[in-house]
Formats: sequence, structure tokens, C-alpha cells
Amino acid sequence: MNPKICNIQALIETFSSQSILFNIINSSSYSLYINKILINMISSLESLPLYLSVANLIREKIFSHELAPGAWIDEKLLTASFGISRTPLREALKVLAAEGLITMKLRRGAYVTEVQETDIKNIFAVIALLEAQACRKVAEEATEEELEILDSIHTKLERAAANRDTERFFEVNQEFHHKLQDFAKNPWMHRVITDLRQVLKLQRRDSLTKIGRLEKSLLEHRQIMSALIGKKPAEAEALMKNHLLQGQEAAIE
Amino acid sequence: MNPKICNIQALIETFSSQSILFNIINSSSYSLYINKILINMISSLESLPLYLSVANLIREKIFSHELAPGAWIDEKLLTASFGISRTPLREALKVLAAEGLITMKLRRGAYVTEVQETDIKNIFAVIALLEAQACRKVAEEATEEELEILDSIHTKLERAAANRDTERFFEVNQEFHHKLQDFAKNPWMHRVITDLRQVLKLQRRDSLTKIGRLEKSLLEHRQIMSALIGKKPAEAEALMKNHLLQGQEAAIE
DNA sequence: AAAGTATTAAATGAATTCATAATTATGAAT
DNA sequence: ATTCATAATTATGAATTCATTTAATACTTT
Repeated sequence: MNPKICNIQALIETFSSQSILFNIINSSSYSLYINKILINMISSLESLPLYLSVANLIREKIFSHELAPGAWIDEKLLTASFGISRTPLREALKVLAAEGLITMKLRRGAYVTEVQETDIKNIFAVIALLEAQACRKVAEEATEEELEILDSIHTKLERAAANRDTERFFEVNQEFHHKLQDFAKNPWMHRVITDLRQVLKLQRRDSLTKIGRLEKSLLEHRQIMSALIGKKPAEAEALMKNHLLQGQEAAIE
Repeated sequence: MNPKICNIQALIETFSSQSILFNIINSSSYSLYINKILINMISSLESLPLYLSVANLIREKIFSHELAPGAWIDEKLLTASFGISRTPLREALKVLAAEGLITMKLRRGAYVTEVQETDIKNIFAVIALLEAQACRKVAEEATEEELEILDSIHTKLERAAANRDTERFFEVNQEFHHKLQDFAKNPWMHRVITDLRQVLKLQRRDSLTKIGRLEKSLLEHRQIMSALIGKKPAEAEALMKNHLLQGQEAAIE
């Protein structure tokens, strides 16, 4: 392989992830030629087709509210800023539409989906049911190693809470729920939850900063963790369901 | 509007649905020019973009096993038989991939998804949980009119069973579950279930023809229906969960 | 000046074209 | 004859081009 490429690859790896490249591209502070090179770099490094990388980039824009709910998606603008053609962009839009993040209107283009309060409630109802079931399954069949991993994540959560680092808390919280799904060993369920959580992210503006919500959330996590370690399936299920419905309350306010 | 167009439209409507047009196109007994006209007709009648109509057509091919699990999807062949270009076809493939019906391999094209027994179990676990919850909700809050509609569908089910019309039974069964979802009034849940049921259809070969399965299924439906009418949420939920898990057994055998 | 129509501009949807990677086929060498 | 290497074909991925519809602007008429 070309040594230059190797160097670049090593360089990229020091960034620990592609997210920094994402930020560079989305900051649009560089020319489209640079963006084109960067986005192709991401695609080849992750060996993803261009349209999926583009989908990821647009997702970032949506979650950061650079593309706010209800906003029209300007294909020309995006292709220009990414330095790509409309073909992979439109393919990416179809993927995002299938996920529910955007809505295609015939001959009108794509719009970022607007979620109503009823949508939030309906989605939470599904997530609560599924994650609670996953929690029960983990309580039933998790190995000691798996429980230790969950416990170590929980410890990180405690630390983030102690430091009142909301950003970090949110991050670790996601990691916890993600790992739990892993250990529940139902990829289809995981997929459904991931998709639905994405849609929730459309609207949720840091509900954790609500007075006392972080503390409450931590307490709930503590209870869930002890139910898992104590191998109490029914209790774990009930606690997780309650935890998520509490989160729903906070999200809606 | 052009009277000719009106006539054609009226003609189409006498066919009760577009499914007959689908069959004509998928039968490939006509020239690609005819197919092109037909598929555009479907799109404009349903006011769907071409790529969605194409996705529907390919779905039919997948469910009929004309495109069997594991099969490579020949883009050139499909575009030729549909009389369209690759652009909308590839967009359709992205949609189907997002639904899980096909799998895209980089630089290898698209393949019909192969579901394993563990996939079936995992998917059924999710569906059983969600539909049982939907059933509970209907038992709790359905109006008399809604219950009557469900009951009338159930009556059709009884009739189909009495005639030992498996095809019809399957059809009405779908209608029942569909309506139940409607009345549970959670479109996000409905969507999840619809997508997952689609994936199940990839493999399920008439499990209803298994000895006694039709009768058992009917009996379970009868019990569910009476729990609904009797407004017994907990019972309705448990019965539906059991019904679906029984179906899983039959599907796996 | 306001409203309605006509003309122009722009954006979407779809076909075509082009580039590159992968597979197959051909031929040479062992 | 079999295997390896190279050439040719084919298929995928992406850019460009074209057509049609919608939106916007300008112009005319009252």
C-alpha cells in the first residue's frame, strides 16, 4: 500500500474515531475539495459505501439541530458542501426516510421529521416494553463477566454524576443501555430500539438538566444494577420500565 | 382531465386494487414498454414516487420466492423487466435494505436476506411482546364499534376455517392483527411490527397447513376475542402472547 | 395599487454516462 | 492437464444530463 496512505490512516486512527472528520466536514470551514477528500476517506476507512457515510453526516446535522425538525433539506446545498453528486445523497435520504428521521414529500423534497408529544409517548411505550424485557433477560442469563462489565459502566455513571458532568452522564448512560442490549442477545430488538431512540433524539433537548432528573436517573440505575446482580428478573424488568417511563415524563415535561 | 385517462382509471378501479397490475408486471409476459407504462400508471394512481412502486414490486418477488433468500439481485435484469433505469431501482433497494429484507454487500450488490432459526425466535420475541401489549390496550380502551369490527373479522375467520380455506384464513388473520394494531393507536408500534412481520414472511412457508395448526389458531383467536369483548386486559395480553409464541413453534417446527 | 396571468427560474425525479472494481475467460507455462 | 497470470467483460458506484413539475418573478390589466 502507498506509504502516504498508511501515514494518513495512522493519523486518522490517532483521532480515535471518525467523529472529528465529521465535525470538520459539517463545520463547512474548508473547501468542497477538502470535504470530498475527507468524506471519501471516511468511506474507505470504514469501508462503507458513500451513501451510508453521507447518511451518517446528515444524521449528525439533524441531531445537532443544524437541520431542525420541519426544515426542508436543500439537496443542492448539501451536495455542494459535501462535494459529492446528488445520486448518493438521494440514496442517503431514502435510508433516513426509512428510519423515520426525515419525511419525503412527492415533488416537494425531504423534510426533517417533526415529532409530536403523542409520538414521544408512543415511542417510549415501545422502548419501555422492549428494554424492560431485555433487562429481564439479562437478569436471567447474564454471565458474571457480563455483569461485571455492566457494573463497571455503572461506576463510570456514578463518577459522571458526582462531577455533575451532564454531557458525560448522557454518554455513559447510552453506553449502559447499549451494552444491556448486547447482552440480551436479540439483535432485532436492538435494531428496533436503536431506530426508535434515534427518532426521540430529534426532539429531546437535555432533559437530564431538569432539576433533580440526573440524581433520580442515577438512583434508578443503581436499583436496576442491584436487581441485575441479585438476579431478580421480575424486579429488573419492572425497574427498567419505570426508569424509562420516568425519562419520558422528563422528556415531555 | 383527459377522458381516456378517466376511462383507464375507472377500468383499473374495477380490478379493486393494483395487485393485478403487479402480477402482470411480475409475470414478465409482456414487453418492457408495456411494463413501463403499467408501472408508471401504478405510481401515478397511488401518487407514489417510482422508487416506492418498484420497492413494492420487488417485495412481491421476494415474498413469492421468485427472489429466494440468499439470491443475488440482478439489477440489469430487473431494470430490463420493469422497463426503468437503475436510479430508481437502486433507491428501492436501499429502502428494502433498511427494512431488512435485503442485504447490501459493498461492491457485491444486493442479496435477499437469509433468516436463521435464531432470527425467527428473536423476531417473534419482539412481536409477541408488542402485539400482546397492543391487545391489552384494545381490551382496555376499545369502543363498542371497534370491538364489533374486530368481531366481524373474527366471524370471517371462523367461516374460512369451516371451509378449510387456508389461503383465506391467512388473509383474514392478517386483517385481524392489522386492525388490532389500528385500534391500539400506536403507529410507531404498528410500523415496527409490520417491518418485522415482513422479515418473517421471508421464510414462513404455510405453517398453517401443519396438522391441527389451523384449528388451534382459530381456538386461540376465539379466546382472544372473548377476552377483548369481556374487557379483560391481562387475559387478552397473555392469550395474545401465547398465540404468537405458538405460531412461532409452528413456523420453526 | 392590487390582482391575476404569463414568463422565467429552480428544484425534483429519472435516465444516461462514466469510472472503477470484480469476475470471468483466455492463454501461457509448468 | 492443471495452475497461474493476464486480458476482457461485466457489474457496481457515482456523476452528469435531461425532463417535468413547482415556485417565483415580472408584467399586464382593471
